[in-house]
Amino acid sequence: MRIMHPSWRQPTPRLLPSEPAGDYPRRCLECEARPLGICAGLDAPELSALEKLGPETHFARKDTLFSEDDRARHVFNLTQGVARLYKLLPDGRRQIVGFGLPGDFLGATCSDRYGLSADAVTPMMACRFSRESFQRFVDARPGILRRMNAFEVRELDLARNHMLLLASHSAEQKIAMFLIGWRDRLVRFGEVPEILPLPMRRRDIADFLGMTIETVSRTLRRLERKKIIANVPRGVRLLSPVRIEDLAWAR
Amino acid sequence: MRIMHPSWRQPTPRLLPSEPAGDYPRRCLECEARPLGICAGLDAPELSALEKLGPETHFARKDTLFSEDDRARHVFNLTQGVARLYKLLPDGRRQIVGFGLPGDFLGATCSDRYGLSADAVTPMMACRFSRESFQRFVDARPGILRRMNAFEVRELDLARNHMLLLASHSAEQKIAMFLIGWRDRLVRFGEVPEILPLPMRRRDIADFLGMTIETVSRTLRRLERKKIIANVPRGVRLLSPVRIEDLAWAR
DNA sequence: CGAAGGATTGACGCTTCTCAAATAGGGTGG
DNA sequence: CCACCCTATTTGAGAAGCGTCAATCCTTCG
Repeated sequence: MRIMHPSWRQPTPRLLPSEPAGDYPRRCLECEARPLGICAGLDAPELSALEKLGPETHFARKDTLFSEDDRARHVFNLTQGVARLYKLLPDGRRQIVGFGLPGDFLGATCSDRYGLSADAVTPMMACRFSRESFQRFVDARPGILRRMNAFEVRELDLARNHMLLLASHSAEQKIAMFLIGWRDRLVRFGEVPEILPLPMRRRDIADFLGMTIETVSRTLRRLERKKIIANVPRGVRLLSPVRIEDLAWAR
Repeated sequence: MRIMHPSWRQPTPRLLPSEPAGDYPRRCLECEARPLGICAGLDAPELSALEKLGPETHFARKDTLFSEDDRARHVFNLTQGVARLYKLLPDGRRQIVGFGLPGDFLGATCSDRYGLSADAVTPMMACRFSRESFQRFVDARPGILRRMNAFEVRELDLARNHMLLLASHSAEQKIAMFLIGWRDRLVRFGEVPEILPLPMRRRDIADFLGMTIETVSRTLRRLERKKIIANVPRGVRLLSPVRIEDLAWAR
């Protein structure tokens, strides 16, 4: 297991960055997130053009990348850490519509304003580009446009799968689907960890699954009593992946 | 009001097609859905190239456009009628993830298989293109790729707004958000109708909102008793749009 | 006109939300 | 290194809303 743990600092790409706050010149060729992101197909000259487009920026926990309805000035390429994508409702509720991981492209919008808000769940690194200059960069290279298209379609599929989760009627099924889905996303960053890291808080999980923190807590406890999972400080140990998948898909 | 009603057959673009079953040669220049679709930016020569790519096909109520996990051989441009996009769960439940309207582009996928199923809610017309030939057409014209990108981002926003709905805890709020959202989508097809057409069945609404048909029925009834809406055969009359929006957004 | 499917209505039980309190954990400063 | 505070999490008891099952009514189409 490589993802959670002190050894979080070695794996590729990192869920937790090691650099302190500030902007950094980037070396795209060495970027651990590149194979997972929209930059994967670019050649060396294109990468060095991209490097000049904007800095790689450090975000501390809770730092805001952008807010819903703000003018959309930048787009972001997440390289390290975990982001939270959410919408706020007038009644004060917050619906988390997804978590961003290294390789994810954030800030795309079809109007001139952001359609959602994003902030940092963990310390984070992201390449920040001004929207216009990134637009110019892309316009000159249809290849990256195709790749962005594929990314949007994948995001759309993730979003629709999350609808299935939100429409589930049992709390156990929601938690099970969440754990499975989260594990499957993390698999891309290394082998399947025996302990599944959950860097987000209970509040985040609740706002993601459309339930209360109390029910999240009780449900995780119930699964533990059933010996399906074991709760550990910042994650869960999946004792019986088979039974979790049964819960997630069966009625 | 132009959308629902016998006069459904005149408006542009049509929610209900008048042609009988079969394939038709297309005249993109006269297409009522074109301004709303990805073809909007194309010039006359490009349109006539597109016309040669595949026929405009008629679909009867309940006809399948494509099914989840099938090989993705075609993409579709919906020109008339309403489609249902859904995923089936192992337990037999069906989650409707969206409704397709004229101008919508259906069948995009990032793998070689469809990520969801689509069939016709009403009689429908759609341009059907083979995936490869459409791919070639697009590759030669980066403009349409940009437009497709914008469409995907808009779909993503729709999907995320639907997450807000699904995570709502009250049935009244779900129904209210659904009616508002559906009305706002139909506004693009003409002026705001005084009667909001609901061409889909109660079962469809229930599967879209993540509730049971009984609760859908009861909730619509309750809103009627509160004089906020009036139920009519295949739609609802919005008696107090203001109070519906209050329900949709306030707690 | 009749049958079949869709929609409505009713009664009841269960799950989750709500409110409230206790406990654990993380970070700071002495 | 420890004590303290603030926040996150867990746990409990009670209530309300929605799902379930079942019966009736309505619509549509042959």
